[in-house]
Amino acid sequence: MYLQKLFGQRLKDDPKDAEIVSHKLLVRAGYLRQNATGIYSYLPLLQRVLLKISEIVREEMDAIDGQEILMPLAQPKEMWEKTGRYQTIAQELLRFKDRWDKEMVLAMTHEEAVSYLAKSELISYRQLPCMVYQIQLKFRDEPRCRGGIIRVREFTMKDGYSFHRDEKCLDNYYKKVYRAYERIFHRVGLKKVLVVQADPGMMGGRISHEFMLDTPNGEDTIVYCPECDYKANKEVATAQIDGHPEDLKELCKVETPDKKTIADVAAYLKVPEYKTVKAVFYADDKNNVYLVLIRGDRGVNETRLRKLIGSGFLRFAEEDEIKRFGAVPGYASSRGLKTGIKIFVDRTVLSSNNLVAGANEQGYHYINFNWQRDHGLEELSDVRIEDFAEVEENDRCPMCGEKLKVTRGIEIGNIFQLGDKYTRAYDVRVLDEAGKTFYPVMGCYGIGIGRLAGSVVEESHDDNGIIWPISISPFEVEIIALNQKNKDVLSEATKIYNQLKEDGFDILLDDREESAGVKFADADLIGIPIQIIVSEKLIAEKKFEIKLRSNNNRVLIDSKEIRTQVATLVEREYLKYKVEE
RNA sequence: CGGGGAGUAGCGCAGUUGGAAGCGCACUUGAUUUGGGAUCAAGGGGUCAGGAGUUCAAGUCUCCUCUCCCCGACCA
Repeated sequence: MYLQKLFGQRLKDDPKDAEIVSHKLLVRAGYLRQNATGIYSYLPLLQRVLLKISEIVREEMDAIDGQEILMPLAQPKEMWEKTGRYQTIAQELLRFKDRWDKEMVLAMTHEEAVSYLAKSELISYRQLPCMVYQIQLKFRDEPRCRGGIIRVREFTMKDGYSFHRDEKCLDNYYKKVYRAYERIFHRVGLKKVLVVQADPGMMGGRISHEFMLDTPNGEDTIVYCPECDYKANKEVATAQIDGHPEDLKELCKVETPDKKTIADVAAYLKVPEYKTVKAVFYADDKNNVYLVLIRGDRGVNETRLRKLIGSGFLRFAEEDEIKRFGAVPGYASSRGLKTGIKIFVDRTVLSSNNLVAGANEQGYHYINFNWQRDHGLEELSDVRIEDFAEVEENDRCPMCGEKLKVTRGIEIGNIFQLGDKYTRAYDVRVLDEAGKTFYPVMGCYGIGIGRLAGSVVEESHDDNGIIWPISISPFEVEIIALNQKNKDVLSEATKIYNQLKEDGFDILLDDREESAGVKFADADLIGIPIQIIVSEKLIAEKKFEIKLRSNNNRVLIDSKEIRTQVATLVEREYLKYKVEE
């Protein structure tokens, strides 16, 4: 490719709507353009990167017996009604009508479509286990996009789906995919990848892991233990949270006029927030009301709470729902409530003593509230003691008790064990040896291709621009021909360009009549790992200069040696991203 | 959906009290330059987001609408 003709301009200024470095660099270097919120065009440079990533993913999926297929993006709503997700997924699922007024959706994932296929294609246990995958568009109508290519609405995803005789077989295959993912992320050049326990969310199922790039720009919060293997998305993380035990004092009602928030009450009574109890009222999709008690300095992990309650949906309760049980908003606790409300108490409330809690009376709180003694409930049948406090740094690891750390991550891949949720919904029945039917269990496995490209840039760049790992670089080598006015320079550059193309390399030739500085700057910005410089001076000495983008090392190479030297260098670069067998 | 900000040339921006739409970069042509974002000269490029209104006169004032960004809610 000749740079003169490359479709896509480079820009000198950062785009004003870009915040994170990968977004800025991809736009400035001519890889990415925006069409609408979260909707982008990929210019030739980025498309080449995405194709190379896709090819690596394809190789690794094929290596674990995946079979590539392609399923539709536009689907009839009936497909989604079968699994109930037409209703349970709110607005992320884009709905529209076709010309016959038929209701359709743009698929945001393909469990429905693959189950529909499985119903017609899977008949016998002899066909199992099997895995099909695709590299295809998804549309998710995100409430808020961010980070350029990191969080978008329309994106290319590799999604794979496996079918198994039983959970054990699924679990074995799950581990295989896990290892395939590690290989993929190594091959595309990502270094700081953490695998964390995750919430299956709307996908359903029990077990799931997320592959995270560890970066301050990440939008997920990861809790991990430096001493053992514990790593979890904050949404599902648990911890041993230190209490503040002391000798019990006498329960006492005190006046707290107009002090409704934890911060106000704590300040007014001159106690730290961890000496208070927070009461939060939630309601589920069936309008059951829940009182949730937690220590005042802690947040409720709603993902965990949802799971404990067993409802995919949770909202804050309305004021009249709260009052129905005799609670006074702003001054609420369990004491003095009518029966019928379900109560969840976080263990932090039990491990501390002499707390400030609401008195269910306008303008009053208790001091020296101790749950075991003072909960005030006649019967505890509707009370559950659980762990659902949001984990914070320095809480203790649930596995080993050491202090936990917190970091941020970009989710670049995920794997789920789905059980038989979808095969049952689609009535996918398979015959076993005895001729009896069973529902296969499923796994599903995703990797965001574009997000992966963005993540690599996020991790691999410097002040001058992108530094691509050669395994996914749009070109392997860029030839920079300085001073176009000298005919020898361009002809020499073109000659070596043709030779290296013949040798099978992806080459970009900067054939523009620009000054040296412009060319060097653009080359660094675009980020191709190996640069070959051709100039008048070098031609006179019968030399080329090779510069490595990753470390700025420069060497002079004899003209006759250039082909073998480039071959060696390219091979050496690839070695960095090779997976040990 | 709530809060905040923005929309003027391809990109980044200025535009005062309402009085002839500008600057830098990029682009085209010519000349001089050519190892780290050159210089000079001459050019091309505008639905000032859109609509309605006020006014002799609107990029500028009023109202409405749209779009984009950030924080939050939400989310695989």
